[in-house]
Amino acid sequence: MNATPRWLDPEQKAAWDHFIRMQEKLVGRLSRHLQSDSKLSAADYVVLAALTESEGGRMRFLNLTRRVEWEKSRMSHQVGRMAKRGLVTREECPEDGRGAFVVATPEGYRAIEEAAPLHVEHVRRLFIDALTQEELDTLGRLSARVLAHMEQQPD
Amino acid sequence: MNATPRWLDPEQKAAWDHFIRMQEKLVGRLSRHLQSDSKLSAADYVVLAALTESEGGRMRFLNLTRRVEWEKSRMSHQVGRMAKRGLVTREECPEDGRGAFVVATPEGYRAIEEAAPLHVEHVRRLFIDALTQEELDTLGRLSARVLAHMEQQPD
DNA sequence: CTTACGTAATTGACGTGTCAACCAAAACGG
DNA sequence: CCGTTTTGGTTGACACGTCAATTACGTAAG
Repeated sequence: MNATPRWLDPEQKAAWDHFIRMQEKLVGRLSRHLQSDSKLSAADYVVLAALTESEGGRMRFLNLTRRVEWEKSRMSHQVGRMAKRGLVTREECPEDGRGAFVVATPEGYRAIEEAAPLHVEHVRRLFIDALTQEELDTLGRLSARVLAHMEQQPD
Repeated sequence: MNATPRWLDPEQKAAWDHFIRMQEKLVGRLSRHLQSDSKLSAADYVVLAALTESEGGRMRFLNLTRRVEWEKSRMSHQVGRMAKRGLVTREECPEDGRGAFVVATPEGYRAIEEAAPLHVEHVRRLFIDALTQEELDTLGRLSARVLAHMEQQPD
């Protein structure tokens, strides 16, 4: 039994609170904008962005999940929903009988090409424009550091 | 028709990508830890934290939603689920017939007091420990700036 | 060959979040 | 007062995410 847990000191707590609230508000607004401006959710956007940046708009299922760092069941459900709406299709993989490809359809391409400009505007308006170029770099660098730290850390 | 949208330049895009990936990975891990270490979800934790930091463990519904910056329907569903599990109760509001109070039950207190130490450890391990005190301050300051920027911004 | 084990991906159940519609009490304007 | 609008809060339908279990194929060992 840990007698007295090591609480965060006031400066740490303040930094954490600001970060968490900012992050939540930002991603919340962005995904609501996406949803109402286009017919894509944030999840749809991420998947289509990954696919369309890839050779032929196709990717192996597992590579896709790693690329966007999702769990495979999440991706499977997502791909299922997107397939139902005609944004992607599943294809079999010749060299591995268990494998699958996920492929962006022409509609998928159309959808993300339509959605991207406005989305980028919102990212710019809500996030990029809040900071100077130098501050933005700093934030990016610190984010990368936290990311690297987490990757060296168990689970 | 916008001829050529203003895309992010490479540095901006890099900063944005790092931030987004970091944030997603961090909150994902933290909420999975909460879920498996305690019997609270991240949402439960946020609500109970707000309530138990407040006089008498009770708050007006709307104040609660503003405090954690959620939409009211989200809060209503959440409170409903938590009430079903005995973590909170709803009470009527005498001075406003439409109003409601949300109150943390003893079990609610017990649950968050049990969950908090481990949760804080994870926050420390995954986030705080990744940065020096000075870097952490910087990140907090930049987050606050983005937050303030968003608050001055339409929707 | 076959048994066993690991890997690729799907499924189902359930908790969670969003949107739009709704309801009831309050506040306001005549 | 009475009708209208605003405010506080709930509801239902549906999209989304997680976990645990499952299917089906690949691979290596005896």
